[in-house]
Amino acid sequence: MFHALSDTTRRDILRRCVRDDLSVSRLAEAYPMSFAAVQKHVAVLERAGLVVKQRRGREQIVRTDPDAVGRARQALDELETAWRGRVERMSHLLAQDAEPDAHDPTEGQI
Amino acid sequence: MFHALSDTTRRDILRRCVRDDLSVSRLAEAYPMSFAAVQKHVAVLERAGLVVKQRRGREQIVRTDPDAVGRARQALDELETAWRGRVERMSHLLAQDAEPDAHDPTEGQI
DNA sequence: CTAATCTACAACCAAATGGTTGTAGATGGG
DNA sequence: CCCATCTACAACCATTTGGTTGTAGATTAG
Repeated sequence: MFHALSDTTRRDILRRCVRDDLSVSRLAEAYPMSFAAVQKHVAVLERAGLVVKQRRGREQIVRTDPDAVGRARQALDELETAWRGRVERMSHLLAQDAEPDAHDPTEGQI
Repeated sequence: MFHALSDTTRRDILRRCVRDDLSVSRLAEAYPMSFAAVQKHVAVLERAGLVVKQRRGREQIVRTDPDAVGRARQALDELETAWRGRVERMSHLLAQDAEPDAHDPTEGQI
């Protein structure tokens, strides 16, 4: 999934499809590359579950899956939270070390 | 930056460094690949600003940058929010269409 | 000082990636 | 029915990527 997000064109496709539902050929018009290339990008996004294709006549409409984007976001959210939590714990430990009744043998070490 | 996150090993390195500050060689012990390979992964994370290296004696300590992770998270957060907002607007439009005094010529179309 | 450790970086290689063109299968319009 | 449009997919190519080994520079331990 992060792999799918790692390409500029694919992130842009995602952004466009958030605004409007677009067919693959409509999307392809927006980029300086072949239709087949855009189609491959959409396929990558689809395999990652970030996007869903839905037939409408002879067109294939591309829609972003908000839940999938949400899951990716949440993964990073947890990373960030874990880090903040760690800083919190470290501050706590430092506070403990500073307690007046501490009889830590390493106390004298600057 | 998403590119840096697109590799499993790099995401794992990030997770490990969130828990502890680790030297490059310590990190390398954890993976079935050469030291140089891990070093390259760290370099990629560093170029993406996700991680910072800090000299300690002859070791190089790797620390995650929580702000960078936060920025990536926020980018996805905005994507998700944009999508939810769009659904909101669509619901609103549908509600307007359903208003009793509507004199829409397409009203009779099933 | 010498040896051991940790790091940096270059050169190289196989595989994946992003792009191309070409061909063929559905679908709708006239 | 026939044609134009939209899509899918295969084959191919250049570049990037993730990995290797080897060499060399710092820094600490003895």
